Amino acid sequence: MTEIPKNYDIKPTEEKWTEFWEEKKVYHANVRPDRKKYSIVIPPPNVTGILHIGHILNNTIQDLYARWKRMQGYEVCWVPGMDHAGIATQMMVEKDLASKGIKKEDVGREEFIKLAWEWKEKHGGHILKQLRKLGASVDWSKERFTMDEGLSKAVNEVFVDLYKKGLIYRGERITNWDPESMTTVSDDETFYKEKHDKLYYIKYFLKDSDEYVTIATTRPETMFVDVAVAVNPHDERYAKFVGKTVILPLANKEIPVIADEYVDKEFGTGVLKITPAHDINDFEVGKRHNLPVMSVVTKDSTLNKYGMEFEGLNIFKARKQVAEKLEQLGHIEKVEDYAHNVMYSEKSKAMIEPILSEQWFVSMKKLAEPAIKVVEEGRIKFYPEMWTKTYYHWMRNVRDWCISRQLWWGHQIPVWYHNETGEVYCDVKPPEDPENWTQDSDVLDTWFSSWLWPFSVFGWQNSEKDANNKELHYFYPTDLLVTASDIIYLWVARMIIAGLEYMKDIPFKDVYFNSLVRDGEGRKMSKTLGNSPDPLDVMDKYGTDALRFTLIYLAPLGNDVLYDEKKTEIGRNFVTKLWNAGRFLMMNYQKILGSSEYGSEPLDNDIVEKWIDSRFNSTLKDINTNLNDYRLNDYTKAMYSFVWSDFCDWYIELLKIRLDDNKDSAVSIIEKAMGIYENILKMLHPVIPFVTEELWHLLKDGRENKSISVQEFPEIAVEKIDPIIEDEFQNIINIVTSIRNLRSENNIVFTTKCNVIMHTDEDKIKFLDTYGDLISKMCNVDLSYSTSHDEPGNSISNVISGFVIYLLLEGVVDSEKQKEKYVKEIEKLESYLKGIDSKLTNTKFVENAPPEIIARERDKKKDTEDKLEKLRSKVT
RNA sequence: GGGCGGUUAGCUCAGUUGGUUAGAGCGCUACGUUGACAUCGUAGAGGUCAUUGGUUCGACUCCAUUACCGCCCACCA
Repeated sequence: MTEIPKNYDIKPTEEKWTEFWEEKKVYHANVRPDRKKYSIVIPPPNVTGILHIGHILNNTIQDLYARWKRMQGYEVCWVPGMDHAGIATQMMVEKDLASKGIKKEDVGREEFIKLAWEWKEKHGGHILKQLRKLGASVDWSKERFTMDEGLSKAVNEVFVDLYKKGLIYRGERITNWDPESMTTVSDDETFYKEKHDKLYYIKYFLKDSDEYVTIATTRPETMFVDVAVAVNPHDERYAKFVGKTVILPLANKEIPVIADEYVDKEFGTGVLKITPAHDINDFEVGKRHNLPVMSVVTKDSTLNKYGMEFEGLNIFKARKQVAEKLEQLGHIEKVEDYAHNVMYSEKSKAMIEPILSEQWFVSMKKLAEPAIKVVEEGRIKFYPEMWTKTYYHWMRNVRDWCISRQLWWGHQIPVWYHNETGEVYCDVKPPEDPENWTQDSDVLDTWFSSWLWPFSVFGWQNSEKDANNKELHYFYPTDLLVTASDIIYLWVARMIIAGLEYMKDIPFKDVYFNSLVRDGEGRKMSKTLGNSPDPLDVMDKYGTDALRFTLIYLAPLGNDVLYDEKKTEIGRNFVTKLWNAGRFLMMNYQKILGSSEYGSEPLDNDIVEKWIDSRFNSTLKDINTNLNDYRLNDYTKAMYSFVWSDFCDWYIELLKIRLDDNKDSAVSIIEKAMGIYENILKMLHPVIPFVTEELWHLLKDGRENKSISVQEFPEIAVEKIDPIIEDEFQNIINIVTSIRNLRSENNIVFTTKCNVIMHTDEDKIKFLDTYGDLISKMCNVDLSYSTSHDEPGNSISNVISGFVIYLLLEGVVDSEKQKEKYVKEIEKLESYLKGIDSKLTNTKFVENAPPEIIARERDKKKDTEDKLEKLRSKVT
């Protein structure tokens, strides 16, 4: 039989099992109609991504459930994969090219996409290799990529279908134009920074009148294409002007005065110029009032012909000159310094110019309705539940989704325009005479492929073939989605919509929003801050299990996790403890089997075994509840405290004594212990797979080709949960602790044997008859007891419920110090008793409180009075 | 500005339908290598549960208020 080595050699062990699991295809999932399935799709990480602590937490949670369910006999399918990450990938390739002094336009679109694929093959997907190291029990044969042929087909099918249903349309929209790199950029590629500008107060005169309104603007150069002046409908100052017309200075154009809620009465003058082409909010206002849209700023940030004499000028020059001209004409009321937030491009650091462009949109309102309903009805559950509020808030105010991106890397929009007629053609198949058509140059938002992920990964095709797709129908809908709450809009909501629209069923049953991992100071982990420890380093240093355990232990449902590397010690120490407990059991097991002095007589009616059975089963009950409720940290905490406190501190410590005292039953005792230990390994396997697999193999010969991950999860024996036994055992614990406390207070080391006398009542004598021996061995004392109340001389004592414990001392006892201790204790108990009495004498309490609460108070009162009486006798 | 959370021991956090002498880990103090574990053991110190009010026989727990902190969304002419 193998021995358990002194130290757990982490790295080679983890590598060994990673390889074993893959080689033996332990985690391959098949369609097995005879079994219940459990499926999870991974939130596809960016192909450009590298593993950070957040991923570790996210994937550990998924793995935990995959392993737990697998051990419960489910056919578990966990699908891995990656996202093509349009912007991020394109930027990587552009960067590569830039380092050689090449622009993407130089190589052309087709070649660029080829380079992107090459980049993906060469550098992409590190993150999945890293997930292997984490022990993620995914089915690698099912790995998917959002730009795979099948998934791309799904994207096209959905686009065309929505287009034909009229749910995809083309429209104008303000986009962020980066005049430096001459592209539009998404909101995520921008940042806001404070900029100091001038705020110009400009008079707009009413038509045929000396009356005027003053508008405040930072951008007078755009005023040529103002289409209205707006005031708040509740603003009495301007009510009389609404519906009238003002003359736009310089352009000399008539524009209406309109009323719109958007206008803030308090800001500036309370009058706003509406320039739909150059401001997103103005655009919305313009749409509400059916106002025309005209642009004056071009893509290279100069004014066009609407700028009249200022045509061709850069916006900053134009701003200055327009202001001067207005001043000359007497239109400027005043100019103020003004600091405001301005949007910049992450990429080029240039100021963003909002410009109008043609984009593709998904009309969301109608699609959102059923998606709201499935959450309202509880068919999809969110954990923690509070995120439903965020979900409803967004879904009930859902805006149309702009899905076109001005990029090359991604799914190119399946729309072609006729070169002569401009006719629009949209289909999954390109037009038959391609030379006459030009395909839309935009690609789709990356999320347009991700929202199909829960069914596209199983080969969904939007065709009759789906009816025969057994895998799709077996594994869909999935059971659990684990993701971060910040993509509840971007991803979760949209998957629900797509699932309902295309599978006619929800995409997942439970959604778990994992905690955000922050650093020790509560800051978000980020590359730029450099505060994110590399998980691979941590895994090397402490072990993968240690990191997994620690993160789950620290991550309560719904709160952020403050993590720093040092905290990984929690997990590492726990793994070490588990290892050593196993080692101790094995050493004894081998000793017992190898010697004839031990027998295998069954041991019956043993309180220690009854107690550990009770604790074991109640722990098992708790962790099942915790896991069902997604209270993962409670699961690890329950295991931690059971293993460390109950199993190691008490059960194993007692085992040492019991094996000596019951040599005839030693085999039965040690086998019982090993059985519980083996169950502990199974219960911990979902969170710490490597060390439990290793120990499980070391525990018994003949397991070479098996894995603990497909063993049965322990079943609860509820009838073994016994509160009376636990109470009785607690008495032993209390007595032992109290004796240790007396030793400790008087600096008597454990190796010094001493004498203890206990006094108790008639009814507790039997208890001491039974356990006195055990207690004395645990405390290294000679124990005697009686029902006497005479205080032995030269002793110190503790009073606990039902017992007075005297520790006899050799030398002189410091009676003053003793008294002090008792007086303090008496004071504490008296105030406690006062609290109880005030309740019990309160007639309202006695009338209203439930009887069991009153009974409990009376018990506490009696117990406290009893203790007090004994203590008082010592100080008088 | 809108929405959603949080505030419990020096630190990080539990405390699940209101009834415990409010718990854990780390840190701290004292002692200790007794047959697995110093990545350990034993014992101990440490909290008016952010504020103010309310509901209740009873509030860390429910309601309201204030203060501070955080997240998401929108970004103001």
